[in-house]
Amino acid sequence: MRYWLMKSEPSDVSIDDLASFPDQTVAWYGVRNYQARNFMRDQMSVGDGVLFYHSNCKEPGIAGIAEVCSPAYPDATQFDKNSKYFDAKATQEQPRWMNVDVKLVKKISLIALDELKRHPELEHMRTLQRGNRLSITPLDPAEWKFITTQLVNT
DNA sequence: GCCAACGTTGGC
DNA sequence: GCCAACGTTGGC
Repeated sequence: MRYWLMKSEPSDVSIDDLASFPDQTVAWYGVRNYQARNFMRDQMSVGDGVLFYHSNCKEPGIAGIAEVCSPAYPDATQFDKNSKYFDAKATQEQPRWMNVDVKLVKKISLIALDELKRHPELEHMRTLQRGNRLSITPLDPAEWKFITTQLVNT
């Protein structure tokens, strides 16, 4: 079992959007970075823990706990000419982009980026490193444990 | 809206 | 296969 931090722009899909979806589940579409794709394709398993992170917004931070609930499969938006994620180089036979489905476990009161930065236990977290832009990053089990047991207030 | 950091593209 | 130019990310 692995642990992940996954960024979503709340103007696109917020934690409340996720809560309102059927089965409180969303396809993690739109990832167009090979490293992030490879995490989903090669390393994620059903049941992995996910921190749902709000990025590029007024209050960046961890907004909820979720879990991986499907294996990776081709991202439908790469084939959709009307989508901003359309990729002309992708074919049904040879898709370029994959995604998993992610299911809400619980919404939490936001753990702000500022607060994450305050804890020495989290100083090595990938997302907090200078210049990091990856939208999906692995978490150490210790980081997951610290956040979910010490920082979460539901 | 700015801009630093980083990934991708494409000419050579 | 190098690397300059360009595009994107995401905090501020």
